[in-house]
Parts: sequence; structure tokens; C-alpha cells
Amino acid sequence: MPELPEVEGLVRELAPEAIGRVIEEVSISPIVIESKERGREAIIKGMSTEQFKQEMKGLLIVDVIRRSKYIYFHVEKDGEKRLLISHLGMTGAWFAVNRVEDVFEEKFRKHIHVVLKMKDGGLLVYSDIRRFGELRLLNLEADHPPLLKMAPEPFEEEAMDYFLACTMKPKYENKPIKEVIMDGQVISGCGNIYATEALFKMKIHPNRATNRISEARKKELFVVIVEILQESIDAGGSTISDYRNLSGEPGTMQDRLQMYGQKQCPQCESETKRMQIDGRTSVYCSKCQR
DNA sequence: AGCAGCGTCCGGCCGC
DNA sequence: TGCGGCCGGACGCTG
Repeated sequence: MPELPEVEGLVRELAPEAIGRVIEEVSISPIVIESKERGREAIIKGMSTEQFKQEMKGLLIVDVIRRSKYIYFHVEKDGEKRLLISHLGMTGAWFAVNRVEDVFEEKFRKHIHVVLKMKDGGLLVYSDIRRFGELRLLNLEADHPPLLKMAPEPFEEEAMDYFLACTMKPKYENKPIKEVIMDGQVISGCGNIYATEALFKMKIHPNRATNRISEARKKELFVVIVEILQESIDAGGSTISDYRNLSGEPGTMQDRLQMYGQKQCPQCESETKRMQIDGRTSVYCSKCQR
């Protein structure tokens, strides 16, 4: 499950690999082409596969950055700047290889859906086992309004005040804190894994109403979230099942997780509990978290 | 206008 | 071994 740290790790490798190169040709898997022909929005969003292939051809990759859990490829052709966004969904992965057979693991190799053949040889390959990912070629970021609604980057100075202000809005104040911190319009890039970890570290029950947490504790919580995201970036991200970096290697943060996926609380050793919050499984310790 | 609720993109995995 | 049910980021649509 790629969250901010996993996307960050990928972008750090992808940027030097991709910047300055030109896309010569794009190929799309038959399974995505068939899905799109049936009227579905499989991976390639907002345009036909033919249009996508056509418009991608000849684009120079000028920059690659992370924004929340998205990869932004700044591209241009004939002096015209455009933006390719990539979201990895649950199982998306990018690989830089010379041939598609070089994608090492079969489970990724057999779900390759988009291949960018670069002008100087070599491939940038997008694989997505469950096809929940997204590729969208835009003229401007503003052409896809949800992107403008994302919270600031958590490492930016204004992010904490933005978070605090959100928690006081009628829309959020009464909701479970876990639902609020996982909302990309409140904090960018914090998914189930890191929300679970931060709440455990803070000893806050995931279902606690947001307005029943003091401002001081909310500030502390935000700091803890940022620290955990940073710790995970440093550890190469979490590989719970399907995250791989550009070279196909897993991260190591999964070995450092205290609560996510745990059966037993590392603090008091009692059995962990789980409940559904906003449709997602939330693991917590009912003794340590209140 | 804004929001809650639900459908949508799917394969993997679990339990029977 | 087969198969139905469940899971999940984040959007789009509807009422």
C-alpha cells in the first residue's frame, strides 16, 4: 500500500532516471485496452488509450516530483508544458528496465499495463496488480480539481495550522480522529498504516471524536505523524505486500511498525483489537489507546 | 453549495 | 480445488 513515504522513495529514484529523457512510444496492455473499450476507466483516466498513446509520444520529461501520494511528471513538447500524474492505488509500481522481461518478480511482470519506451533506449514500466492506479495526462494541474483540494505537504510549515483549522470545521469536528487524519484534504499522504502507527504512539483511540482531543494533543499528533512519515522515508517505506522501489526492492519500515498488522500490543502485550472506521480496518490496543 | 452514501476501478487471499 | 465474500485510495455520481 503505497503512502507518502513509498511514493517519496520511488520519486527520488525515478527523478534522476527520467529527467531529460524523451518518450518515444507508449504501449498499453490488451487488458486495459479491453476494459477501456467496455467503457471503464481502467488506469488511464480522462482519455482514450489511443489519445493517451498519441499525446504521450515525444514528451520530454522535465521534472519528477511527489505531491501527496501522487507522482507528478512535468513534461513538455514543442515548448508546451503539460503534467502527467501517476497514483499507485494499492499495487502500482514503476520499474526502470531495458526489457520488460527484466521486471524480476512474476506477479509484477504479468500485470504490466503501460510501457514507456524512451528515445535513448530503456523502458519505464508501470505495473499494477489490482489496477486501482491512475495515469492522467493534463495540460494544467487545475484541469483536475481534486488535485487543488489536497492539503499542503506535511513537511511544509503551514501544514500544521491547516490541519488544526480543518479539525475545527463542522465537517470534521465530530468524526473519528483516524478518519480525519487519513483524509487527504486534511493531511497529505497519511494512509492507514501511518495513521494507525501515529495514533498508537499518541495513545489515542482511533475512534475518538476529533473535538474530544485538546489542541495541544492535536499538535503533538501532527508532529508524530510527520516524524513517522520521515522515519519511513528513511527506512525505504513499508512493504506490506506489494510495494517495490524502482529497482524492485521492498522497504524495511514494515519491521518497525508497532501496531499496524500486529496481533499483540508491544507495550502491554494484550491482544490488539480491530474495528471498521470509515470502511477501513483499524488496529489498536484498547488498553493503551483511549 | 456542500455533503453523505454508494458505486467504481480489480486480483489476491481467506474460509468453507 | 473451487468459489463466494471481502478488502481498499480516492474519485464520480446521485439525492
